[in-house]
Amino acid sequence: MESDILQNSGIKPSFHRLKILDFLRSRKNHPTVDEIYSELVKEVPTLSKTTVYNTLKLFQEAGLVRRINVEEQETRFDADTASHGHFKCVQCKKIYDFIVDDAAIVTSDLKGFNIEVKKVYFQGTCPGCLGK
Amino acid sequence: MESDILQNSGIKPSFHRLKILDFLRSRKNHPTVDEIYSELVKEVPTLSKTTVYNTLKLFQEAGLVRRINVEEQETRFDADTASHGHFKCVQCKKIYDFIVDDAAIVTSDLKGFNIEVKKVYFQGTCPGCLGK
DNA sequence: ATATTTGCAAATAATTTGCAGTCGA
DNA sequence: TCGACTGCAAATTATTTGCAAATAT
Repeated sequence: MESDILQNSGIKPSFHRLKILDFLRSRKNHPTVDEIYSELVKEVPTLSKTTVYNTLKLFQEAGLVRRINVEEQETRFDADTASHGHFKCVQCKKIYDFIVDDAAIVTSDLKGFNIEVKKVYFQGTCPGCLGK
Repeated sequence: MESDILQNSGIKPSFHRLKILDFLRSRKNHPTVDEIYSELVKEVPTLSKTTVYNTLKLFQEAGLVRRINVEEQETRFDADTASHGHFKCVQCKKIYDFIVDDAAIVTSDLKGFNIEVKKVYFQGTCPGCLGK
């Protein structure tokens, strides 16, 4: 359950936090802060954008969500913290997840480095838009 | 020569543009807009930050430089447009380049996709900071 | 002279911060 | 009650834009 996830991360499962976590986990589309806020405020009118920011920061520090920046200046969030890449279609703007073979990326250049986070962002055109 | 590079990209080699390109090519440290401006303004007092923005945008569109966003909200620029990854040390903040075997990353998940840009960002601790 | 480049200052956008009010154990 | 959670509004930061002045060919 969502509240257990928060408990286990040492985060008090308040109503707003549960809503935000729930939203992130149910949506696959890597929403922006604005999208999260705009959608949830319909259901939870007392929600403020500050709380969305606060909460996402909290989640992020706890490792519950990851920030995605396929394109600069546009920050999105992903509740799937397993390692995977993100592809953004330049036409339809949709973001696709794809599996990345982590091990294959590592090169001898980074011998002796302690790698904690790996981000793989691709951009291009998706099959749907290529057909046009 | 720098001015030829610009000519070949269809960009008029103005004084400021040459200075900015030169700066990017000589520095290996992937400067931010602010760093570029602050450094160059010492040498070229008439330079404005708007011009740095304009010029970088121009260069970027011409494919002369690439934007780097290892960490969200911090945009840096790289005059090396060959495919490579960027590692940012969370301790000393330094950015290291490393070779990436592009081919190894592609997965079956992206069959039918036209991949135009590949970005690989790692974060962690560099050997120097690990020793402390 | 004519088009391009440049620079200021204002506008915009995303995010952070300070602080006061509110809520729950 | 007390401390954590929330929300408003103001502050901050990065970037873009409009337009006029400077510059180059």
